[in-house]
Amino acid sequence: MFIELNFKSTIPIYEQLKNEIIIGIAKGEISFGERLPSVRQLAGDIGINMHTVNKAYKQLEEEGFVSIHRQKGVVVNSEGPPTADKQYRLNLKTILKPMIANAFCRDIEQEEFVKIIEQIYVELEGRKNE
Amino acid sequence: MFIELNFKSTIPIYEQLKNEIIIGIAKGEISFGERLPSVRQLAGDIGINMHTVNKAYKQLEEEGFVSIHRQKGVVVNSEGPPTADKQYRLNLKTILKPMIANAFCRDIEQEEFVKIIEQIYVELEGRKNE
Amino acid sequence: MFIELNFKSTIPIYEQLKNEIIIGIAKGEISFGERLPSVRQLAGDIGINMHTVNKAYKQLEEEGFVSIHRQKGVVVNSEGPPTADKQYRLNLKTILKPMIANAFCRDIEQEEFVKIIEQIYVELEGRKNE
Amino acid sequence: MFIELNFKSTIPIYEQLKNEIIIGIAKGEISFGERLPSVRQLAGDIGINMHTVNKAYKQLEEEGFVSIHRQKGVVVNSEGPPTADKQYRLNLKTILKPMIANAFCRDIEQEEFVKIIEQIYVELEGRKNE
DNA sequence: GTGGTCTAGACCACA
DNA sequence: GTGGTCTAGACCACG
Repeated sequence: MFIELNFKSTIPIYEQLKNEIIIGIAKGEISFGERLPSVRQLAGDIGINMHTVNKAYKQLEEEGFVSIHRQKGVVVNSEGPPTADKQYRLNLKTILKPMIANAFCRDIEQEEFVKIIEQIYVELEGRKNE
Repeated sequence: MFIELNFKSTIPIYEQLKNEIIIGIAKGEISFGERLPSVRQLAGDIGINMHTVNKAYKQLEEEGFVSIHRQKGVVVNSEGPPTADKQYRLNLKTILKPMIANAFCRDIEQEEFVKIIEQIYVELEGRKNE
Repeated sequence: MFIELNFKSTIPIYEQLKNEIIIGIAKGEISFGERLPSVRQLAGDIGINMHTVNKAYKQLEEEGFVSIHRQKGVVVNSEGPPTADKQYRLNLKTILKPMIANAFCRDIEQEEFVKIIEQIYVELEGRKNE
Repeated sequence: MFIELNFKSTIPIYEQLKNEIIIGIAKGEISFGERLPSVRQLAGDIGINMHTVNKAYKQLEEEGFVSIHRQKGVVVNSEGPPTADKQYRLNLKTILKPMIANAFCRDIEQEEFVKIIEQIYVELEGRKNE
């Protein structure tokens, strides 16, 4: 898995890192039960601070993606995060709404937006069967 | 147009305000050429800092949604923001990807996600004909 | 509210701090809606690092005791943390069991243990009516 | 006696092991004078590190629950650990206080808390007469 | 060797 | 002035 970070972005590094890992899990590039690199190793590899990696890992644990063992390190949960509930869907909609409103003002119609979604789903599922 | 702000949210107030206005424009609740409330008035109505409203307005201007005139005040552009270009689409995809990956891990399949998108489009377009 | 920390204890400082604040809330010494000292101020007062205070505050937020606003600071929630559910009670029992087993081996009978519990409840409620 | 360990818990394994043994002693499942399994055997049975078992045993010895003899192995003391003194009671209260404050904030009143304590005492004493 | 904790000090976004 | 983020480097508990 390649991890690309944009240090100029306003999105916090730990957030970007989280996102990359979640994408990796969704794609199946990181298998259930697999160990993620140790906090210090990953930090060294990417060239960021240990604590930044730690923050990303901790939040992934909170959201149910991984389990952190003091000795074994960080392991991808086999069950994964809890299935989406009403609250999650509502939240998702709240975040999507202004994004879509913006896109809509820029002449991106429903068909095109849906096509983008489909593309991303293909990208995620595509590599899952490798 | 109702403006609802969540002061407990981690999303900055000016960002939420921007979003609400963009949604209003997309819905057609705010017509092209229409004047938005003055910085002072809106800040007073919502009970937030003037600087915050100002920041939202300035960014809306930068993105092409409104024009700020010294005398006329803040006016919704008739042409609207520039049509989405490659860069915009790429950016959109970059933001959507981790969101979808996350949803996917929580068992939201493509069909459901698309349905949510469609719902939002309906909500935006629906009131446009009022 | 006095905050006493034991720097020699194996219990992490942020944990002790959390405990002291929770006791303060339970006693009613800290009222709902009241602001806690800023991260830096409390850190300075106690003579510990800012990040340690921050960790305590963040965990109190997660557990529903307080809300953290970027500008207003940290405020005690009026609703407080979620009412105890089955999981919480089960957990409580799991933690208490070895403690009681240990006390029992040291000849602390049920009556005495209950008396200690009652004493603590009195201490908590006592000052609430001041 | 069944020993159940939760490897995902933040509570150290040796601590959990200690707790389980103390509960066993309190229940009377492990009789005074009885030999505990050897370090090597217990470690093998549960599938944990020998050092971990060793640490648990050593601490149990320090606290007066068992005696470790080079030849006889680890034996449960007939007198048991020293009767609770003032210091022990004070310590117990210090640990219980934040737990109770927390439970109190979650609407667990004195009566219910006491009932939980009583339940645990029953569980411990119940099997003692088997 | 792993994560957990703590410190010290810096810069930034927000309002 | 508030919390948020990030860095750097230290010591410790665990197994």
